[in-house]
Amino acid sequence: MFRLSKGAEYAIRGVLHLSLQPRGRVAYIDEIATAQGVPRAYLAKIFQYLSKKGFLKSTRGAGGGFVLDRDPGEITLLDVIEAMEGPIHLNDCLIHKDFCERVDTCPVHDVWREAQERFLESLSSCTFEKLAESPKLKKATKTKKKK
Amino acid sequence: MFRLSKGAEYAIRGVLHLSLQPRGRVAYIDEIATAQGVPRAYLAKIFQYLSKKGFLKSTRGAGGGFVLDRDPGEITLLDVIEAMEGPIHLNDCLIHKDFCERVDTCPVHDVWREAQERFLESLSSCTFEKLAESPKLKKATKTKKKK
DNA sequence: ATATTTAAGACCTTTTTAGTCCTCTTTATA
DNA sequence: TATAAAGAGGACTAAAAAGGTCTTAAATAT
Repeated sequence: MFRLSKGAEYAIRGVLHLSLQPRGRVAYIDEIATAQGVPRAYLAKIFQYLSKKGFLKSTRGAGGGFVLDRDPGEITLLDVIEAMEGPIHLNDCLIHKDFCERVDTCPVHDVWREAQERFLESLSSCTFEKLAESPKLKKATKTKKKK
Repeated sequence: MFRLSKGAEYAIRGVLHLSLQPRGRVAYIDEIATAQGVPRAYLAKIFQYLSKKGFLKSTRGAGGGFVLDRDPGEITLLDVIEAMEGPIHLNDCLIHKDFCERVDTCPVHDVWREAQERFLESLSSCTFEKLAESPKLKKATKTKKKK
């Protein structure tokens, strides 16, 4: 199955939300979960995990919450996805060099290798800085203001 | 998780095996399973399924087995994968147009759409005719003959 | 007849996904 | 210093998907 897990999807939404905050502003789970349409408890667990991985910094207690611990320009979609799901291997035979005993005789191997390269490129060339600058987000804000 | 299922992997090996047979030669499960390193009973189920889907034609009884029911040049990797796993959607939000209520405000959506296009292109541009012509396979045959 | 082959479907185990829930700790502030 | 507001940590669960096996039946060549 080639599908992004919910966990990674939610992680992306969360990191994007933080990328959109004014520099230094602390956001807390409840706010983010509501804004991004993510189950609160699940997001809490995800953020806890992303903190350990060095994407976020948390502060406990009243007024606490999360901030990005890296520049949004230095975080790619691929980073967040692989943090949540582990390294991407489109086919088991791409896990290790020499893992697949068929590598020398299997013509499909090369197709996978190239497909994977292209796929990773798609995801790694997209930073959260870039995402945060999307005109779509500005449009959304405008719409809200009109209301 | 972005990973090819075993079922699809085995299906690919099976179809490739059939693509390599002399035109009209019937191959049977036991032979293919052994040659391709696939659990026999599982491959039987997979082939049964691929027959229903119109990729293979089966004949029962002694001397029976499977042949391709399409030209290898007309079957792509994507065809076989989607037959086994269903249509590929890298993200749930790509399932239907207008499925994702965030489509107008979510900047990630477009990244997924493009990544998916490129990915499908990688898989659909590879036919079994092309795979069967790979020099790798000829090398493998040579090696065997030497033995 | 019998041996060989697929067809069909019931059944099973393990892994992954997608969460929830409860208790504990930290911290600002009234 | 009591209290409310936050995250930390871990146990737990339900549902779905993955990856099979097994048994019985039907077809067919010899």
